[in-house]
Amino acid sequence: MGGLDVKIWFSQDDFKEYGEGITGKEIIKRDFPELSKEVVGLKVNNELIDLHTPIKKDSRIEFVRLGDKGSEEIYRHTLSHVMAQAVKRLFPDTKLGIGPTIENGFYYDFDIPDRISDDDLPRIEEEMKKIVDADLEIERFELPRNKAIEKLREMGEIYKVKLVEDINDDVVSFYKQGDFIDLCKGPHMPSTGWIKNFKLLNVSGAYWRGDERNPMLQRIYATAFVTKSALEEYLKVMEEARKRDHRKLGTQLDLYSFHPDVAPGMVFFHPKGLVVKNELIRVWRDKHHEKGYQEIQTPLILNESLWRRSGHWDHYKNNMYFSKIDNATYAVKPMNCPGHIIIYKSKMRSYRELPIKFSELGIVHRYEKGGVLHGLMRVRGFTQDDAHVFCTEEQIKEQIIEIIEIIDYLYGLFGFSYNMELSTMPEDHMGDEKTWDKATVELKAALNSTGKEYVINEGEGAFYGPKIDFHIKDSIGRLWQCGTIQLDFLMPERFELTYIGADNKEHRPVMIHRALYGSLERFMGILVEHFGGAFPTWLAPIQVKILPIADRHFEYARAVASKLDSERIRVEVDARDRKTSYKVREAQIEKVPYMAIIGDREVSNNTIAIRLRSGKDIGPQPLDSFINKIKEEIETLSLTSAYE
RNA sequence: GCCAGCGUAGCUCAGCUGGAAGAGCAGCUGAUUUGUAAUCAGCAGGUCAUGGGUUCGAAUCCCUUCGCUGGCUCCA
Repeated sequence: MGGLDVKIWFSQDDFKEYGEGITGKEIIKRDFPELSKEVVGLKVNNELIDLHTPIKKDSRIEFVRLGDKGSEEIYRHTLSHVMAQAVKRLFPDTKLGIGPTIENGFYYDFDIPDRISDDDLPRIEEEMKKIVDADLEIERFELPRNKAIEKLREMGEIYKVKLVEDINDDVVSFYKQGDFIDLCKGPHMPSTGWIKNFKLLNVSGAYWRGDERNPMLQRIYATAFVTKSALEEYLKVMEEARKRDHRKLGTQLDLYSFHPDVAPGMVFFHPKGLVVKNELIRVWRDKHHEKGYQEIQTPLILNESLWRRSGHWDHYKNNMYFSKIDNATYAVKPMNCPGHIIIYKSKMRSYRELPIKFSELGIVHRYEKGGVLHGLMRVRGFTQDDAHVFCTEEQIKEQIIEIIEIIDYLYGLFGFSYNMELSTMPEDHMGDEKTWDKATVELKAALNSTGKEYVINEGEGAFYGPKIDFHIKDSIGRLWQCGTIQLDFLMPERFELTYIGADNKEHRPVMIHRALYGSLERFMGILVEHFGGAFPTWLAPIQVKILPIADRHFEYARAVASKLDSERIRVEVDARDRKTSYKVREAQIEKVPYMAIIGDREVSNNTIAIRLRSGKDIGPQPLDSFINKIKEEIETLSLTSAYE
């Protein structure tokens, strides 16, 4: 340790002096031995470090106890080392890749000569437990860059060598526990005995540095939490997500199906699934009508020249489907914008018409790599709730604000909260930076005026303009990207769009591309999982299921059904020869909001006995009063039952 | 596309180290007339994803193709 003293401040007026390079571990050992079982790290001048890292200058420190903010990071990081150590014990020829912490856990990439599978995970977990039980002391040491490279070469850690070569610092740090040594910047726990709450999840392939030209390593994913209850809670949510899987529920509820042999990445909507989709469209149309949108329809297949002019040919060709007809090349549309532009250009436009808002439920096709297709969430053909607003530059801000209002309304219908992200100019882009800056400034102004928080993603915009993305949060806390608003100064330029201004001169309009659900298919998948298949009544494919007890009740049941049907309530009669309890069970599994049981009592009193899918028995209700209640529930797009 | 796992009846799955393709649910037929999460009986249903190979013999072992599932830069 150096001779110079450093002052360590524990609070405003409480400090102690130590030798330079003192570590948290030493401070605790010397002056706070009672904390040695609790503290796992330090916040030094607000930066998280572990107890192994030397402190070289006067600092203000706070102790980070297990369970405090930041401790999870340390916990998981050390576990990734423990996993690496276990894997190296079981597969000695393993070379290490990287092992970062991630949301809810961590992973480590290995180059293992043997192929491992999920079946190997229990063995690895066992080995990890041994390392934890041994409570190995963790040590940190530093080496000059060239020495570090030399050492890693000797160890045969070729990937680590590459990592160090890319690091600019003169000195790099290593961590050691038992006979395991790894290049690492930390932070790490004091020893391996602390980290008991983890579970290995799965094995997968992952390219070195995510580049498909690099060798593929084997990645092991794991989850870990500081407390046992948090780990169990997380595993429960994962289990819940599995149960709600929209692919499973889609088959069970007879909503849609997939037939990859005839149409990979495409959806077949069954009658009940289409009811849901059409309801989504209905509320969407109503809102757009209210906001002055005009719905249009443009062709699915358009000539190559259009796509060249729009820039898709240069920037989006790899995702497009093509077809040759009469010696000309046509492309299946991956986006609707060029079609909308054609309609805009079909006649002269005046400033008095602006903003022009064209909406279209356009069916678009985008080629996606086979491996990424996933139920309704990632498909090759889908319905986009697209719209393009053609307006003047002065109108941009108010138009963006209006779109955010519509989004707020639509997402609210399903009980989603959401957050917003602004993405700026990507590397592959059209147009000059000045135009991009102007567009970005406009979007920021609109976002700021909503008073809501948003995040900025540098370089994530579309090739023709910056954008705002909307992420919704579902009922089990997962985030989904849905809506998007994209500002575009370039397409109007390319297509030489004009309007005649009050000065009788030609001007260039601005285009705003926007989708709110994003993809109707995907949004529906999200809804299925969000509601676990139990749609609110207005969305439910069948809203009332009538369950007559015996044959003699069929006539009355059918009369009730036809009455409900005439009130535009979606109703089904279960006239099968089964016991009532059986019919109730089936309706329950189908998650029909209302069951109407009909027996002798109901027939003679002109009532129906209502049971909710929650299991609640409401008992006999006069038919008219039921109709009034449910109609109101449907018309107000209520998320909850009128009887609960 | 790449890595790993998987593909048996409409659905969920069993089928061991190779030796006659099974169950439950759903469907159909009949009995039963049922009061809030599964009435009983019978019948029917399969080129074991595909093509090839090993073998006296393959759902099972090996290879090909197709498909599905989980992943494929939250950087030491």
